[in-house]
Amino acid sequence: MAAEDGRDAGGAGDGAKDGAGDGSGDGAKDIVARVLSQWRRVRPELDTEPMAVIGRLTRCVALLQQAEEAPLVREGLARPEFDVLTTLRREDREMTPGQIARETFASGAAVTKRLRLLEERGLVERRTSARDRRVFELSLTAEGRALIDRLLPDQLAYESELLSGLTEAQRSDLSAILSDLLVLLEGRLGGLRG
Amino acid sequence: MAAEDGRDAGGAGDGAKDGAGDGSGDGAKDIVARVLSQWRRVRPELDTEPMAVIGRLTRCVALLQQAEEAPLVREGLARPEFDVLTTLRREDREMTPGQIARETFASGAAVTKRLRLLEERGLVERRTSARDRRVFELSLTAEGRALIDRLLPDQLAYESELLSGLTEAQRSDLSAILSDLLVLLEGRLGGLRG
DNA sequence: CATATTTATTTTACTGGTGAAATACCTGTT
DNA sequence: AACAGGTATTTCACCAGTAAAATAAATATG
Repeated sequence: MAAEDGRDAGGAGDGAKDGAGDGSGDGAKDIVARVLSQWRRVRPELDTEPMAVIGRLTRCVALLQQAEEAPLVREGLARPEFDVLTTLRREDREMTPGQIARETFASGAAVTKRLRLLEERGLVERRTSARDRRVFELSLTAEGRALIDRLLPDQLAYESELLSGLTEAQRSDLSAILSDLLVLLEGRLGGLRG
Repeated sequence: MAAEDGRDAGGAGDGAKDGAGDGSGDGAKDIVARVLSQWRRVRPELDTEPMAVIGRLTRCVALLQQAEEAPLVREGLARPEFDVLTTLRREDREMTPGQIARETFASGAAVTKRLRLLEERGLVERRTSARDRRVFELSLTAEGRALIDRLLPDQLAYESELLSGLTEAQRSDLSAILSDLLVLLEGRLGGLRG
């Protein structure tokens, strides 16, 4: 856990501990099921369906994010820095701070800070661009690249382990539905910003 | 980029912009699909399945969280404060700061700060408990309760709207799978903390 | 019943994010 | 070529969170 997130609950007001009657899952009750049944009791006329979805989404991600960090922090990296490194690795080209910011959905200021850190640690290099002297071209150092290449398989194995309780079919359904949702949200919200 | 959350990418190192071949969704390509195909190009031997799931989860939540806030901020509330209020509302009883912290998955210190704010705004009241003078009993004021009762339907309608692009079947599948995942994660990770 | 331990909450010092302003540079227009 | 406007990045002041220490009260133990 440690450093970290704190990203809060979800749906339309969540947070809970234990299970009680719901209607969407079917095995053991999850935290959100209890929240839903509480609402059903105090405000029975509300349609809480969005909470069943969004609340669970949010809580899953909150839990995953605590968990996911484990292999990272072992290397003294936080998730946002890791994301910068993996972005550079998979794009496989020099990138500017602005591109990194857009790709990682971070603010410019945040990227500036992360880059300072990563440079100090010798994982990333910056080179002033020849044609546009406002921008910097960033690249992984050999060490940065080696770190990611070493860390990524561990990270993936760890994540795979976290999901291993779902069946293959569940994982692929989940991927597919989330992909649709993501496209919808990108369309609706992506437009509002960049 | 501008305003913003900053909640970062997902899977095992994400962040992207545009679509390219994947294998899990089927309609238009989402951001994560592009990330996956980039990895396939530079590290073809990696099994990126966890990223397909976790990356999408994380990104959906990041987008939803930006979006979700809208009705709240209109009332000058941030999500964490809203969560405190909704928790009190749906539990429908006096609660202590510690209980609120556990329910909302926040640290004690964070709750202390939020309560100070909510008290100042006259939305929450604290009463020193008779039997245990270490604790405070918190309750919504009439105003706090009215605010939540007014806000919650808007919030739910707004969230419902965000999900309206999915079919009823997709939403309920999503709920069900996430419920299973949540139970798994709670078991595995919930144990590590409280 | 005194004292050690545990539990509840707040305080403190600090960190990493944010939006807005500052800085530096490019580009298009006249 | 001068300059208005736009874009890239960093700096700034600030805020909300965190972990750990401080405070205070309950409970358990000898």
